[in-house]
Amino acid sequence: MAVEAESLELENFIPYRLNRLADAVSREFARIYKDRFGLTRPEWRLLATLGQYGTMTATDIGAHSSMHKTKVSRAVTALERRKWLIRETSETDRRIENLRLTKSGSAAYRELVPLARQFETRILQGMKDSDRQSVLAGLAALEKSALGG
Amino acid sequence: MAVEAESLELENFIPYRLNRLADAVSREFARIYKDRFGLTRPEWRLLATLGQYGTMTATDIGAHSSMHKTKVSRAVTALERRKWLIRETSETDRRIENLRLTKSGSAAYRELVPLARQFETRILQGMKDSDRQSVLAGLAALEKSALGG
DNA sequence: GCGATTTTGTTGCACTCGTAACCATCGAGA
DNA sequence: TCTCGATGGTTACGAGTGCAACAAAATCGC
Repeated sequence: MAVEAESLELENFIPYRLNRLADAVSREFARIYKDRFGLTRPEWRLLATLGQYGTMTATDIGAHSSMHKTKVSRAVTALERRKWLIRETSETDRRIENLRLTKSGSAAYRELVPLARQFETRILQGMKDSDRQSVLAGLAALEKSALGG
Repeated sequence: MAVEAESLELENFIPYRLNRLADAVSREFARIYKDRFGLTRPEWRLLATLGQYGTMTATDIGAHSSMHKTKVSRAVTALERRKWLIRETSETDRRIENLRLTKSGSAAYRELVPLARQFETRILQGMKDSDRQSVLAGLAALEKSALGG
């Protein structure tokens, strides 16, 4: 039997709790964009980023959505194959590709946004107001501490 | 440019924020057990669970630490190969294997626990008291809402 | 008892991921 | 103009993952 003083309560350990939560929430949310459109998570993120910001380069998207550049690259290829986005090589710097959603891509995005909002609402509803505030304040504090926020 | 009313602010979207946080925190924490012992995440979780609870079966560990049974199975194989745990087939039910740490396994666990505590402290320190409380209350509220908590 | 079902744990397979190496292009400086 | 380092993006490869199928053992129902 473990000696209490020397053991670690995993269920109270913040990295573990964060992981478990993110895993469960992601998995459930993924059902929405996966069932409806067969998107992967990186593809959803790419769609969401382009839907929000309009035109961006792959590097910018990676920095902004916390995805490794290979993930972005593969997601771009996938959405391009679907004809949901187009690349336009920059006139002034031919290394750069400006990405933006096509009509079909925008349509999919507009269809997903309310589902995403609804999903988030479902998580937050049923909480006390004070808990909702704790969630937001807690996430912000963790981001400030763990990311460069 | 995206129309505000129809777009989703990814950086305020809870599933995204959770994922990004968990990813960053995990990645950083993984450096500790990876650099020191070459453990993978499932292996660390297995070690931590056995260290905390003493003896368990693979199924119990999976349920308790939120790992798929194949993850557990592979982690068990890996730690067994290191001679950090032993399996003892139950006398009364020969499907079941009771797992427990060996002396070397326990030693590694005892070496990792303070590093884990220290890591968590580093995340929380520098926060205002109220923020620390928000983190704990927020995690608890999310767990209750998103897991079966 | 005895066949059907359930439970415990493992393995084959296809897919995803990050690292590192790579190609193409750009900008700075000699 | 000609390198050389930096930058944008892609790809080969090894490691990790979940699903589904599986074997072995236990339990249920008759």
